[in-house]
Amino acid sequence: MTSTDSAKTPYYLTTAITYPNGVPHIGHAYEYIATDALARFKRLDGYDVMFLTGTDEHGMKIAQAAEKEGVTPKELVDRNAAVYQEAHAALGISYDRFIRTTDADHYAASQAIWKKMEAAGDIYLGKYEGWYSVRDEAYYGDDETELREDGLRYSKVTDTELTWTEEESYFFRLSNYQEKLLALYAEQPEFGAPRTRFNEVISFVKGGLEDLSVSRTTFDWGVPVPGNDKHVMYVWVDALTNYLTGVGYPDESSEAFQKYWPADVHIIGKDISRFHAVYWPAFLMSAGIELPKRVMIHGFLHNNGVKMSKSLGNVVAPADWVAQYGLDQVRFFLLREVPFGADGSYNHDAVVGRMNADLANNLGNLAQRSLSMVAKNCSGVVPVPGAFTAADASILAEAGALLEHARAAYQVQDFHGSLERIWHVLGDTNAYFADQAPWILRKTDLARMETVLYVTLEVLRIVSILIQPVMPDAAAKLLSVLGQGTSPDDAVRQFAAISSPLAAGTVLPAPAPIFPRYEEPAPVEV
RNA sequence: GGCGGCUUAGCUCAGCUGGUUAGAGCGCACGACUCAUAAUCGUGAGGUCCCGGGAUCGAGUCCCGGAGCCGCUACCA
Repeated sequence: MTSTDSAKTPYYLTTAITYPNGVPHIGHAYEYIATDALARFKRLDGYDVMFLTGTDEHGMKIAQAAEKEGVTPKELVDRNAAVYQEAHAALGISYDRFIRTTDADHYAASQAIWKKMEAAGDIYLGKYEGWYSVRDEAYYGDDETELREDGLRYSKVTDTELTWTEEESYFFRLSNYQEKLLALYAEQPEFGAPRTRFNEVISFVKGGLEDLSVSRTTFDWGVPVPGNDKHVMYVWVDALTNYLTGVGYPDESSEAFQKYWPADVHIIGKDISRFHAVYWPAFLMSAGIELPKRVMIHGFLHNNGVKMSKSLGNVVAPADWVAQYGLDQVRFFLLREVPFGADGSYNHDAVVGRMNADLANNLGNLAQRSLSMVAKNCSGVVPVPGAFTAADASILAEAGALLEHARAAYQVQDFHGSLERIWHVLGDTNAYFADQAPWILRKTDLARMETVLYVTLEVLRIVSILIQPVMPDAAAKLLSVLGQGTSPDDAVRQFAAISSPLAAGTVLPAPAPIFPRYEEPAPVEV
């Protein structure tokens, strides 16, 4: 992990940057945690990982909110960015940089890519026209407006009167990129995922592309357009460019840029797939910059099947969940319960079910029952195994195959699939343990008992190493009670160590339960 | 309106190029065991595979039609 980084394969991944105009909810946590698990997985697998996350701080809404509060936009975003940084910390997100689009280097990067696109002939000055609400200071698309009986047009969203307005704006020649984008999608079918979402993107592009308005003059809280200070860049040029800023752009010869760009994967929500899978590659093509390898689109989490919304009051704050269930439990639940890419649903019973059935029972109890037998019957030392029987070899083979399966799963961000397979093996191991009945062998065949316990511990060792990305703290505790190092950086905890079997004679500390069952709090008397 | 997806056990879902008694997890019932976090193991109950046609020796798995749910997109002059 020190000076050998140059020999490692780089891996660059990002979350979307969050617009910090509210408080973090479980949906934000979901994206951060998934991306974090992938980052940790790659580090453990020997990659030189760059993990970028952050906040998208420009735009009219921020400017308006600041004005309403009587603070400067910068003061507002300083405060709100801190809230998101705290959320990252509370969720154990192991990012390498938390980028803010108000960072100085981001202005330089945004203006640099703008100039590249301009030099390519893809930026021109035109007029942006549309239905504008003076009160909202916003344009609305045709589908967001309605003509009423008084002959005036209103916003269906905010119920304000609209006027047809023309404003000077710079445009990006997105219309020139339809064929190039379709060629990209055809040549690189893994560029967007999951397939159903990617197909929607492709279908959108096939429907024809119009040039994109990329500047505004109605507010000034943004990155100034080079050479025309009346304009600030409009949201997406600025926001998307964060992925370049994070690795040193515009200095394309910098070590970071050379090493990490193009990004291996952008993890995003389904609401912004178009911006990442259409506009972003078009911008990069225009600027002559390599394209990211993949855009992974995740779904939304619903509260008991109902969309989260402030008005319904069913928004879950990540901190509340962490306080109630524990961080590792929340991380595990989110990644195990819903296939990444699909929408998912959560409720208290579902979380408790995972906590108790998967964590406390299948994994925690397996560790506890085997480790306490070792403590009581093997002097607390990993026993020497005898020759393996077919049953031993079978379960060891299952565990031994988990790493390759996990690699394939994480390659396509199938966290759910990896965890499912791991727990399937744990299920088989519980059956193996019951079938071998070491508590009977204790009285009849000590050597055989030792072999069974060794095999069980070996499965637990492999599983513990593999679940580190999802549950860093709990996995660390498990590895400690298995005598496997003391720090996340220890060689025995890396994926490379999976193929080196548990060493007999390893002294084990006294076992202690690691995954507590969730017990409902006693009802409060009123 | 156009395009696409989904509809399989109480719940959440697997079922690739069609082939003997349709699967998993959870839940439920019964039994076993006692090493272990009232954990674990075994057995079982439970399904018109949305509906209706069709081609096939044979379809949950293909074709046509329909219903419901969902997504993307267009239009609403």
